[in-house]
Amino acid sequence: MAEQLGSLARTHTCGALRSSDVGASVVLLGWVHRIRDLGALVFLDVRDRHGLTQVVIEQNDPLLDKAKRLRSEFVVAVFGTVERRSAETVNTAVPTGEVEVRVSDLRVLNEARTPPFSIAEDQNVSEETRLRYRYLDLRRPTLQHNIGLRHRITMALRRYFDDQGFYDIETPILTKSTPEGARDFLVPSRVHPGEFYALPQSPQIFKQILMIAGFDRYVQIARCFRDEALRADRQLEFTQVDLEMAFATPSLVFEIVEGALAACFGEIGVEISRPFRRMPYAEAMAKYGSDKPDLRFGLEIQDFGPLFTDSPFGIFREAVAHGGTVRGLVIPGAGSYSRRELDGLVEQARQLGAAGLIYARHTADGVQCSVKAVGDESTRAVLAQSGTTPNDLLVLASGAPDAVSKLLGQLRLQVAKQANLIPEGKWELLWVTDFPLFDWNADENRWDSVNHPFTAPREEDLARLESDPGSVLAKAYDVILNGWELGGGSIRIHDRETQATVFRLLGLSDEDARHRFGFFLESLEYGTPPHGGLALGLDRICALLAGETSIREVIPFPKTTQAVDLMCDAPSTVDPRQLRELSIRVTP
RNA sequence: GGGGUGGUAGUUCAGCUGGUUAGAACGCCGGCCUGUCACGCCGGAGGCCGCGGGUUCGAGUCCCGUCCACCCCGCCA
Repeated sequence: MAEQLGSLARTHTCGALRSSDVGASVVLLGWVHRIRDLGALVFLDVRDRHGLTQVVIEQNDPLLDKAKRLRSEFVVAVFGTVERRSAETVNTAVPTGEVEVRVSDLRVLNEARTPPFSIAEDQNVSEETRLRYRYLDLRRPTLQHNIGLRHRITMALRRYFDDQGFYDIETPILTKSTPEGARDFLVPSRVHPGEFYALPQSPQIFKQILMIAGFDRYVQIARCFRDEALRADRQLEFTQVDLEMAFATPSLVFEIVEGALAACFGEIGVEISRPFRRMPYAEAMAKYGSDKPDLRFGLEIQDFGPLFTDSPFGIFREAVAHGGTVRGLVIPGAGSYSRRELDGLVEQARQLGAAGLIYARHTADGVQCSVKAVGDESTRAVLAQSGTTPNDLLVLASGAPDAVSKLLGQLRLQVAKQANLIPEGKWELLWVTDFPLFDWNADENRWDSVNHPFTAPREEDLARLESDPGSVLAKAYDVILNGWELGGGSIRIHDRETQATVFRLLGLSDEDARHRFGFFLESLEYGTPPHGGLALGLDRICALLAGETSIREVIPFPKTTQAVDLMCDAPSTVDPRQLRELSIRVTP
């Protein structure tokens, strides 16, 4: 039977008591972490989020029987006196280990069922069970730490942006659907049958309008919603640190964002060097086969096209002759791979979509290439140019430059992981810049925005906007940490004319544009300052700084890869009356 | 939508080429124990082997389907 808390207040948290508190009368409130019942003597560890304190109940104490009936995770109030532990019984593993509390009263504020997994023991539990009992998982040290870190990072960001003169401004959660980009989450309107709000994929248009409205510097820790497949680094709803500045240049955005990230790193005691490295998109794609290269390790992709213009090996020769190329990377330490390991590597490349993977290496009596037709001379040349030592293995693939690099880029990541080539505790930050503005969409016979339709072209490329859109680069930039995209942004189009041209290239008629963004286009005509900004993925920042590989570990209540909340069982069916009220009928 | 890994006690796992009564550790329950701190010792309970079908004299094990969790591709302006 639970006893009452009444007006009882704790005097100390369970992590607070030190030898300087010896003699004090204290009240501790917390959970029973562990009980050590020695028969005539019971030790009780009482826990809260601040720590653990040992409580002693000795023989002859009328509370002994009560203490023996305690179980894990009961909620208790402990009254007692702080005593110094004898030298032999000090526990150096916990900060409160020099003292213990001799009990004078003990109240059970609540009992607890035996939890499905232990809070006190640091054991692996399947994610399914953890998510089902998230309130228990959250009690465990890892999530207690991660959620605490997330709080500190959030607060550091708020302090930083306040110091930099940013206003924190909220934007609507119920807003207008814009068919570009990710799938929208729709919210039916009861008042307007058949009409829907959309949840924001990002506050993009609102923050631009805030610049037009004269708010200079805006920041928001904004929840965003995208109805797309989930991944370790993607949830249906996620949090952006969304910012925008009037009169912004790319270098101003870089400076502000680098400062913000430095503030985040400060919370884990790491000083990062600034300015960050910068790399054009084209170089990232060519050397790493990715627009978010992981620079913690080498294994850069190299181009060997010119070596194979006259190759006796038809596949390479033809590739180079038809606008393709031959690229490869050196895998350190793989020179001694067995036939089985080599076959495994080739199979791995096939799984990634490669037509084939060719390898070459030095041998005791010369050189070896998996395709004889390449010839010893070419093999020697390519091994020499690539810097392959007798220890290493060179792998090669041919095809369209971007496709080859993308393939090798994925192989690069897999190989690095398998061969343990990724150093721990390294932080490689960089800016990827100069993205193309458009992508050709062959299916729809039009251009697509690489970023979003409000991204400004580089000034030097403006003249080619209509004549050669594919060659136009954007004032867009992503910030990358250890191969994760932490954020992205751009300088925006601020004149009506350029915006209209871009919409036209995207295949949007004036009427379409007016229907979707009419209010926004109109706002551009009322004195829009040049502006730009960026959004950082807060979940990703927290995950990386917490040393986690999934953002679920820094989100209190995440969803599974099937988009289900296992704790509250959402989504779920609703009462038919609710649907009727919304004029919605569900078809089977 | 596609590919991969996994699903056996409350939890984490083992269970070989199909063959007695499906095991271990931790947890849980009971007992003993005055300085433990992952307390120790003794004893005990606990299983729809994810679910459905099939092959077989016999299925945790093989086959097909399906559900769930995780990873990747597609998707994520």
